[in-house]
Amino acid sequence: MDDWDRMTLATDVVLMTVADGELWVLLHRRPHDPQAGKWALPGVFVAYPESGEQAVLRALRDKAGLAFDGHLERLDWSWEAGRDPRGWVGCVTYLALEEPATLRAAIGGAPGVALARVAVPWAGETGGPVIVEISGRATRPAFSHAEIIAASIKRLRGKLRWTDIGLALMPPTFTLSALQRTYEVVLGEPLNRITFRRLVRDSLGLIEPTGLLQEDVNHRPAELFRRGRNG
Amino acid sequence: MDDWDRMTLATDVVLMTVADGELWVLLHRRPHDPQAGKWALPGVFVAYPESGEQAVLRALRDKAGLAFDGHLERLDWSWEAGRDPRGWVGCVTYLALEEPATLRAAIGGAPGVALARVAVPWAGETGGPVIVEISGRATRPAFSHAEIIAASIKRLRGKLRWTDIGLALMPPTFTLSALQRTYEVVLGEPLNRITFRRLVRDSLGLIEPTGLLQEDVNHRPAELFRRGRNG
DNA sequence: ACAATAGTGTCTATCAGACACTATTTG
DNA sequence: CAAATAGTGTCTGATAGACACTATTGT
Repeated sequence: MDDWDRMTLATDVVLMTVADGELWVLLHRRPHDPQAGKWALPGVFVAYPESGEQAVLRALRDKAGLAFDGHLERLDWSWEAGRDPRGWVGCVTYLALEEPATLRAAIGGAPGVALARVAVPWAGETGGPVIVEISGRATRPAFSHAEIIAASIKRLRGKLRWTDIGLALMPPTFTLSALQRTYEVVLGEPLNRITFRRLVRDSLGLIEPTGLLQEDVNHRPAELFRRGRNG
Repeated sequence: MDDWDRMTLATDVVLMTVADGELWVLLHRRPHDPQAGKWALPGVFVAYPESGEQAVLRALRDKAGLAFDGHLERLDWSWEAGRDPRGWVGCVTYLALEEPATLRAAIGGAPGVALARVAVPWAGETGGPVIVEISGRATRPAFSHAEIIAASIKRLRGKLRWTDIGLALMPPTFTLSALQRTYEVVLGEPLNRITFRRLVRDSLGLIEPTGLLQEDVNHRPAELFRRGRNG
């Protein structure tokens, strides 16, 4: 086997959430070269024999102080000769989703860690560049991380209608209106209220009623739901 | 970089075609250990700085004597500690599609190379095991190659309705009936004739009429089409 | 009573699929 | 003319979306 070339494997994780009608992604400020000082996706090299998922959890812990426990899926991988002068480097990217309250509480005010707002100027699954803002200021993330974030949104939009992936962005209980708002933020377009409710409630087992009602709202309280058997 | 573990990267390619109402996949008989004598997907180790696609073309040339020129896309990637005693090995799989006449002519009667029939006992994109037959005899391919073939069919079925991928299985000119039969073989279910024609002809630019008619058929000859601008 | 949002019954426009028909070739 | 497949006009059933309405809370 020693006569074969060997690759070093790196990971990057796009941890996204939806809050306040916006999409957010977790970035950290790189403390070391290359690209020290720039905002980047958390990532580490994979250390044999750990799995990619384990490497991602390690990255979130080491780079952002986060004990992640939400949705995690492999997004893409690439390797290209000549991109890195240090040799043959491959990169696996992961998409992670978390509910905003948990995420904000977990990162707290940790220095060098931020939730960046992501503006998506394209509709549907067209693809294209995205705008990343930290504290209202447009930022160009390190390496090609902006493209990776864009790819994550494309994947998320593609799976939203056909899978239960959207529930990974919701707190333990939620109203149908809140669920619809989250879907609309991800998709970047308004959805028909009646159709949305029909589809969600007809997907048997996706969500189930808790029997509880919203509280502390100055209008008719909505019914609260939680993830169902198949959600 | 030397303090990081490094991975050897292998490729496997699933080259499929549709002919005689059946799905076929290219296999070769492994001349060396491990698993010498078993039928397997063509594959090689990736030699830096070549790309995965280049490695696949090399595999098809070296293992099957084939100068491949058709549709080629990346299918999946996996690596797992402890699976290979020789160390850290990753494997990228590719899906390749070719029109049957070209493929049969290219491989001719080359020894140790065969087109294996694939029977798919599951409907839609359910997934599950497939049955691989060489010369009418059920065969268990080397390693986990049967699973990789099953994954290819799942991908192919998933993309058939939404992309132009099905055209990669057609000769330069073809009738709408022949195209529909190919779709039906891949999907494993009959399609509505009128709906199929409507969808295909309304996808502007997918296919275009040649103005020619079928010849040497003992019934009304059908119009011949070719891939269009967007096909 | 009014504002605000939740939730629903019913109509309509769209479209995939079914049917029935015509068209064109060989034998 | 019969057989075989190509190709099409029209009806129908399912469903996404629009509209209009009722329901329930706080102020």
